[in-house]
Formats: sequence, structure tokens, C-alpha cells
Amino acid sequence: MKSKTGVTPIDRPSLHAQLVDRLRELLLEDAFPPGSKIPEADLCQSFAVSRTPMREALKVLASEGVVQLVPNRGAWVADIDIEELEAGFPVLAALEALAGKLACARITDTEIAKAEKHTKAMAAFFKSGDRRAYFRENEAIHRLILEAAANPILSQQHEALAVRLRTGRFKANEDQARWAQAVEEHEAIVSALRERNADLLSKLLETHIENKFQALIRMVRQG
Amino acid sequence: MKSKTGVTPIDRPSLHAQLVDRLRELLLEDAFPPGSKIPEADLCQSFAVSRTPMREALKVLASEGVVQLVPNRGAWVADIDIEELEAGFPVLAALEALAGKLACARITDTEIAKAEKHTKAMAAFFKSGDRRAYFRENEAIHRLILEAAANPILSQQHEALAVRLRTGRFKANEDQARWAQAVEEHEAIVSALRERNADLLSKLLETHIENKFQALIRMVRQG
DNA sequence: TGACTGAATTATGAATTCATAATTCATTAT
DNA sequence: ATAATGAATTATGAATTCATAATTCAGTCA
Repeated sequence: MKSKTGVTPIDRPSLHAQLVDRLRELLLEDAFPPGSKIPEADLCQSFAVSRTPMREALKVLASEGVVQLVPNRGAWVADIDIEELEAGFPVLAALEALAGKLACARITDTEIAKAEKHTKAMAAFFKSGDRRAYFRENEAIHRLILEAAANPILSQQHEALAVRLRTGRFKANEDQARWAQAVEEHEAIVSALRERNADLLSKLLETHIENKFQALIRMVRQG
Repeated sequence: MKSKTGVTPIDRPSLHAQLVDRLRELLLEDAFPPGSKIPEADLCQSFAVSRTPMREALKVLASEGVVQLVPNRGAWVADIDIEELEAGFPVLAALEALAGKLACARITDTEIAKAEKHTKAMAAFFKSGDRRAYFRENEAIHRLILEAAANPILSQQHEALAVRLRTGRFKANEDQARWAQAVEEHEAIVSALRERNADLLSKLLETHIENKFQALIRMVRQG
């Protein structure tokens, strides 16, 4: 805390910044199906803003790869195909592996304890079959590792890519076998974290992502 | 070629897309020093556009991290500090390592021949002391590996990060010892590429980037 | 002389307007 | 009935306008 009073500046985000966040969430929730047109005018109405900030926001999202802008024909929800998944997952795996390596060097005992708590919760939600809750814990643990890595640029790149790959379509649909495997993998991950074994954790995270990708491909191929 | 006639659509990029590219180049060339204010009005004049596309472009560049937008106070050239370099380089190294691994699996003999040509040219420019020409060959070889990896998402993430880290300030300033070392490293890199030794190439690229970073830090610390 | 106040100026964020491009739809000709 | 044409409608890209926030600067007072 810098100032003596502890008073922080009033947060005054610009419209376009807020729109970027809200739109990204909307798109991740599949409010508009991938490949469909984004109804700019309707959105302006819904958010009660004019076209200027909305279009600024769409351009930022386009640079992130979440939407696609076709000149003179508007904005479309970027459609992820298998090729894009195939390209994206190795990159995601490399970033997570790096996060694991860095995290080992800096993670505190408190954070490790938290990771263990999340892992236990995951196992519990797996047993009770609560996919949504499991998914939340899963995200929490990966976020924890990213945060422990304490590398803002890594976090940012990871976030950008994860957002791009994680459309609702591919969200929480793993078959039972894969789900069980994922739980096991997480046990191993948290154990490597506890031992602060950077090389092992790095490797585990990489194969974890790789396996998730393989499972996803199977799902997509089957429909 | 899809159509029988071979006629391709007329390229009609929007103003903001062109501005993004031109501004990024300007900023990389240190047309405005890091940390300085970006004179929006002047730029509009220079490019003969109105504020709307210019501001759209600045917002895209802000999401890339090249400029910083302060609400109600305009756009500033993002200043890279040592912490950011420290955070960015491991990520860059991981991405290059992945690129090397993927490239080994797909690179053609023709591409390898090109890589060898670039490496020879680099050595020659090193001997003649032509830093600028050396730098170009260096970029060409790294680009070649990225392209051989044939992973558009990897290319995109790499590009975004490289742009962010490579301000003119840190551009072509290596001391003689580091320069000689870099030339050697490149010989090893192209040799691993020739043998399509994925693990070795991956490792070599990682340490190559790591060494470059160390040299940079030394330069910055000295001034 | 130097620090404070507040008016004038300038810059910024956002809405609106305008020109042009794309799309839709009715009309016509086959 | 169907395809082609062109007018009407709608959407998009970009410029302009407008309200508000920030900055500058002259004037005032200690």
C-alpha cells in the first residue's frame, strides 16, 4: 500500500474495456454459436452504448482471435476447427509446462496447501459426478500454478490462448474414462508440486494437456 | 489456386488494420521513445485519417501490449523494463523450443538448405562486421523455423511476444564476445536441424534465447 | 518571489452523422 | 415458374460533433 491513507484511486474503466470483457464472456458461454454473425446493432442496444466503443471492443477481440472481422461484412464468432485445436494445444502445453517449472521455484507452502485442497475437492466432485464443480476446481488449480509462476507475460499469453481454445462447445465434455484419468493426473501433478520437482511437474502438465487434447479430438470426431 | 481463372479477390484492408501495422512498425523503430506520449492528433494528420480508425488501432496495439492506454489521458509508448524482459524471455524461449521441435518433424530438405544458406551468410556478415545485415539473416532463420513448424497459433503468439520485447532500444546491440557466441550457437542450431534432432534443436534454441537475454541484461545494466 | 486559484484551452471518450458497400426484395423477361 | 436485373433497404467504415475531463496559464494573494 503506497499512500498513508490507504485510499485507492476510483476505478473508472472505459466503455470499450468493459465491453471487451463482457463480450468475451458472452462468447465463451456460447451466447452466439461459433461461426454465426455478431449482431452489432443488437448488442449496442443491449449494452446501451453507441457503435463506437462496441466496434473498438470487437477489434480488440479480433486481435485476440475470438472474433473474426470481415471487411465491410461485419464481425463473426470465430469458429474453431480441429486444425486450430491441433495447433493450439501444443502451444498451451508448452506454456503450462513452463508455468509448472517456474512455479516450483517460487511456490509457498500455503499455496501448495491450497493446491492440495483443490485436488481433494476435485476428486470428491468426480465421485459425486458434479462436472460443473469439478471444472471450477480444475480451473482454480491451473490458475494457482500460473499465479505461483509469477510471470505476468506468461499469464497473459496463456489467458489469451486458453480463451481462444475454450469455447463452450468443447467445455466440460469428457467421457468417464478420460475423467478418471484426469483425476489421477492431477494427483500426480500436485505431488510433483509438493516435492517442487520442476522437471517432473513440467512433464506432467505437458502430457496432461496433451491427453486432454486427445480426448477432445475423440469427442469431436464422434460428435 | 481455387478458381479456374486464377483471379484473386481485390485486397481491401480497412484503415484501422493498416494503421495497426504501420504504427507497430513505427513504434518498433523507436520513432517515439518508450514511455513517451503518442501524439494522436499529429498521427491522424500524418496518416491523413480521422481519429476513429486511429483510436481503434491504438486499442488493438494496447491489447498487444505495445502501447499503454491511460483512461482520459491518452496513449503512451509501453516502456519495457528489466522485469518485463525477465518475464518475457523464458516464454519466448519456450515458444522457440516448441517451434524447433515441431519444425524437425516437418521441415523439407529445401528449407534446410535455405537455413544453411542463412547461417553461412550470418557468419560472413559477422566477419565483415555488418550488424544490420547479420540481424536480417538472424531474423530470417528464426522465421524459417517458425514457418517450418507450420503452426499458425504458435507463429502468432511468438510474433506478438517478439514484437513486445523487441523495441529498438534493445535491438542490435550485442558485444563482440556475445556476437561470436551467437554465431557458434547458430551453427549448432542448423546442424541439429539438418539431423532433424528435435530434442537437441529444442534445447539449443532455448539456451540460445536464454543467452541472448543474459547478454541483453548485461548491456542494460551497463547502460 | 512563489504558491494557490480558477478561467481558458486542449485532449479524450463516446454519440452521431454521412458516404459507401452489401444485401434484400420486387419486378421483369425468358 | 425461374433467373436476372436493379431499386430499396440495411449494415459498415470512417468523419464529425459534442460533452466532459485534464492540462495550461494568467492573475491573485501571501
